[in-house]
Amino acid sequence: MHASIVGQLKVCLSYRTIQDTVILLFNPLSIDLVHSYTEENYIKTIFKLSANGTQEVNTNAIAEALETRAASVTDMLRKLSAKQLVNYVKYKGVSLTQEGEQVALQVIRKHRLWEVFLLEKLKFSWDEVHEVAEELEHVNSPLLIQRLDEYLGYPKFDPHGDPIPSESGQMMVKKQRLLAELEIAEGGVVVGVNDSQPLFLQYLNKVGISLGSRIRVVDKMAYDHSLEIVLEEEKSLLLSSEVSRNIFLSA
Amino acid sequence: MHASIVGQLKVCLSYRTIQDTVILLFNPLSIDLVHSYTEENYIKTIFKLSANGTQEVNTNAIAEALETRAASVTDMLRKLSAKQLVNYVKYKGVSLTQEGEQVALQVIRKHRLWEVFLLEKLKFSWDEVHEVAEELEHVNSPLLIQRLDEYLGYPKFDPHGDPIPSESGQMMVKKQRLLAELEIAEGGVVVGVNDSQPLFLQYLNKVGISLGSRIRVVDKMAYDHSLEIVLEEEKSLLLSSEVSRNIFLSA
DNA sequence: ATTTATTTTTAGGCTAGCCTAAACCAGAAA
DNA sequence: TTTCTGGTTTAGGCTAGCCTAAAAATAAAT
Ligand SMILES: [Mn+2]
Ligand SMILES: [Mn+2]
Ligand SMILES: [Mn+2]
Ligand SMILES: [Mn+2]
Repeated sequence: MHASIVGQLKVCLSYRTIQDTVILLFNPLSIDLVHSYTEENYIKTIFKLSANGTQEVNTNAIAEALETRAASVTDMLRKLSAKQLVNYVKYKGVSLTQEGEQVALQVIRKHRLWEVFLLEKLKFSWDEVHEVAEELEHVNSPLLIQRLDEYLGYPKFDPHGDPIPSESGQMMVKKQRLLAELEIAEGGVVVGVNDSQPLFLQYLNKVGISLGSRIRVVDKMAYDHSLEIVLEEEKSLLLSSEVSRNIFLSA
Repeated sequence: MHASIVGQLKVCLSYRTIQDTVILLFNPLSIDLVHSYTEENYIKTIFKLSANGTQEVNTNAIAEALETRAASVTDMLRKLSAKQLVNYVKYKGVSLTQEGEQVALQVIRKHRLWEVFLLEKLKFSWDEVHEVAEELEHVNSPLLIQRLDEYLGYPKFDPHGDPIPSESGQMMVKKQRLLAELEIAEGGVVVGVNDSQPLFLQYLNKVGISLGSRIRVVDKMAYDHSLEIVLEEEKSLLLSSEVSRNIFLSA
């Protein structure tokens, strides 16, 4: 009952009542007001895997990212395709439509604003925020997000240095370089991480690296691609290749 | 896969590893760590319909409250019964078990804390908070709720005057009287509402009644049970029976 | 004590989202 | 070109949560 009404409203942006006549105003780029928790997670994953919407994404990659099976992904891709949220050609991979991209950006916006809230207001640490934000990002209330943004002072970045998309779905592109790709004697300030998993962030906590840390490359080990660095011009550290491929420095 | 593991862990409160042996510690009053969105809504509804857990609840009452069908309720009651969350005897009604009551109190705690947050921090009005809290209440993170409680300064009441259960599941019982049951010349301070729906709260906004308002009964109309009252000893109002049955005054 | 009305349960069926196993396709290798 | 192989889709089936319609149990009225 409710579901069918929502279904009908999907393509209806607004309506006016003039005397007895209800006039529905449609938009060619129809905007689904609400998507399921699951749909949102698929769309967000496709967005991230396609390097912010530019590349085609494989079924298996989505399955791995969402810890599900390829067959389940195929099911969902057909559903999202029917809803015009993705461009999907069998066997050829998938990409987001304009509309799908906007949905992704809104979910990411919510996720990152909640992360800021958890860190700034509730004193979570940067390795604790992601898991909870993963749930909060699906709460659907435009007013809530608008007020949250205001309350937080319109932050531009989340606790991991990732840019927060605007209400209209614009996201800043950060100029940054992977630590792993610097040459000896080069350096910079840590402006982001490529992995928000607790274990990685806890590792950074342990060795004393956080957003804003100054890092300079002292040596590169040809054997295992590990890096010798100096942190804040005082502490010398040896970072594995794994680690240096997940730290972004200012360009 | 995941589901079955969660299923097994349900009755497991904690575990210890001693050398190669994993010892599981069980509790007779097994505590389900997590329940579905739907299960939580059923349990909360049963709690409220049973006047805080004391009375038996009918299938049809639950169906009406959740805007679903009696057959669906029966399905869920069998499921909740199997999980030991309710005492259910076919055709005889249902009540919460100790465990079910604790689940209800935790959901209500989350709901009301979020309502305080929305009002106090995000400047929502008291008629806007309920709908959003209805979603937020299902986000599952004990740390989140504990920190939120702390951040809000351990509030005791929500924006509608309802008591907030403690972390351990204790809820204050408020001494209060229905405005509809006062006699002429009696009065008191508004300490709660019996209905949190936007339309009712917006009505109260309009006539100027809020928590803390002083009300004195001037006359009672035998015809339709409407009440003539004086608000703050200055403004005279006529309230319908419907309205006076949804306002609580200090006892 | 019967009959009637109401409430509740059962029977059967639907969709969303997931799974495994088998079939299929496309690009690489022979 | 044909064969192999890894990635993808289809086939068929599962559970949660919902539905309608029919049957059964209880409560109310005669
Ligand atoms: Mn998510
Ligand atoms: Mn983040
Ligand atoms: Mn709810
Ligand atoms: Mn409330």
